[in-house]
Amino acid sequence: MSAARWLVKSEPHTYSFDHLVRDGRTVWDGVRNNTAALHLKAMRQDDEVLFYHSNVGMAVVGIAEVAREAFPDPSDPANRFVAVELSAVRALTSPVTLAEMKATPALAEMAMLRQGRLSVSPVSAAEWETILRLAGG
DNA sequence: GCCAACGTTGGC
DNA sequence: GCCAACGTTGGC
Repeated sequence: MSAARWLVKSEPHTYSFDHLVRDGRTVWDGVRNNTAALHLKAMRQDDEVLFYHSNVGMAVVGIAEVAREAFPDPSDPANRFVAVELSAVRALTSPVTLAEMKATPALAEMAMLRQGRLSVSPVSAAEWETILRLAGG
């Protein structure tokens, strides 16, 4: 069974992909949306994750992977939400911008495009390949 | 800075 | 259980 694929958003001011590369690995906490939390819970070890910079950059900039499956979010006092750990895999050769993604028919059904505010979303195998192709491999 | 799209909260 | 008010995210 092959690994699943996801996309996570982060504002580069808050936590950039470069920061993840420096850290090697990080706790992905602070998600406070039920739909996003469901996706976090569905993540499995070694699933692949696109790392998207929201607001500034507005592009997929790198690839990460799931280093630890869902556990109670240490930043949530109510203990309702979960976190995962992500580790850096590599930066994309060239970032894939939101504008490019919107202009690509093969990505029209992508969860992150259909529901803009969702901070953790699934990516199909075909969408993954399309984005990597746009990134220059 | 504005606003659309969602989620959540709380009064009833 | 409905819905108005409010808060947040994130593109523009």
